[in-house]
Amino acid sequence: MAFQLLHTDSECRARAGVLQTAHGSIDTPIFMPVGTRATVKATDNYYLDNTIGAQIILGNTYHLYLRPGSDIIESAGGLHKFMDWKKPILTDSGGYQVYSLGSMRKISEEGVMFNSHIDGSRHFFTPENVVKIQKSIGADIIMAFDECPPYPSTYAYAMKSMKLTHRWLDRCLKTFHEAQGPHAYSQVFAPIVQGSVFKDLRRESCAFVAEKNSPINAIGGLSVGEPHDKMYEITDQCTQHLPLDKARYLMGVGLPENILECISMGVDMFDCVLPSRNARHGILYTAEGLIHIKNARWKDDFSPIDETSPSPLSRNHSKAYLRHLFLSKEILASQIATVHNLSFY
RNA sequence: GGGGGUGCGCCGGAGUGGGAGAGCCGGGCCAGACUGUAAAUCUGGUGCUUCUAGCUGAAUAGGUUCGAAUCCUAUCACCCCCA
Repeated sequence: MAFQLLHTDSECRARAGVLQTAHGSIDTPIFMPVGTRATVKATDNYYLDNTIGAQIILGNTYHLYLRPGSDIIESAGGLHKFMDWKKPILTDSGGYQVYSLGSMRKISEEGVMFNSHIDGSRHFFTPENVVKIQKSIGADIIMAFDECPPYPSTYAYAMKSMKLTHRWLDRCLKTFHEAQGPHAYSQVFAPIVQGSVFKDLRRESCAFVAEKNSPINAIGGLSVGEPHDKMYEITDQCTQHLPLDKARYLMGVGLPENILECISMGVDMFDCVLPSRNARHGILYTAEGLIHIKNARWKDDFSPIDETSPSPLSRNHSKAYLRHLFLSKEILASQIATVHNLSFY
């Protein structure tokens, strides 16, 4: 598996590249729809593949480990077979859940003790078992187990947290190289830069992460409530200190404008729950801005789909088509949301 | 045919038996929020108006009273029991 940088823009730092994985190649910059529990909500694999044209999707270690359980997924032949998705899959490590389920866990040097949000049962995640779970699930891209500090965090806490993430990173890598997974194909490991909104910490973390020589370096700990300016500032700083010949993955971002802005800073990969979550609630991101498809004004003057429109994408752009979708099935909103996100590129 | 009961706002429920309510709890609806998904979740609104306030309002029409969602009469609708 490798990342190949094909072109860098002459006006800004935007890049185009290709990422090779065992389940196919990915053109970057790429937006990766999030399928936490082995499904991208509000759509299905057919539309995900054919209409949206997703080249890779995400799964989540935390959720899949709890339900249905990583052993079940492994016995089904891996996540690809379990969910019948033949293209690449990236699994998040559960590090973000350590942050988002803050009230239900305890962090120690060894790992994270947490209570299941489903039944309250106790579980323990360590860098070692999180990597093993991701190996057994069969992810093409395995994320490091990190701690995502909240915003705002004090400098002292951000530094302590970053150092812990670094120590965990070394443990993750050791397990990644030594542990034998059930899958024959190659899997790649991606480390995560932390350091909250502190530039010197981010610089230190970038250097630490870059040393690992992974094809993908991730930027974590952003889009957790900090102002956009801060997010841009830190993203910019990270892309300046991460290797040029490796892919940069900005985790959890985001809004269409965030994505465009960060592409111009040299980010190659994005994921975000926003398009699929919002689509479920009838909110679409389009080239013309946000549309609340459930609003009365969209329901009122329905006109049928324009079959004569030459391209699927321009058909998708027509308001009539959106209204048609609303009337046929609100669920379909998600495809449009993601299609429109992709059309920004 | 006889007897009993119940009727309020888009819907359902609780509550109220002369000093009150444009109230309560659900739902629906309307609007907003959501950034590595504890998210079919969360927040606000939901009679009218000239909106820091005022007006109309408790099935319908009357009556009693200083005052009625509440008491009385008639009508209408629905439910239960008897025949």
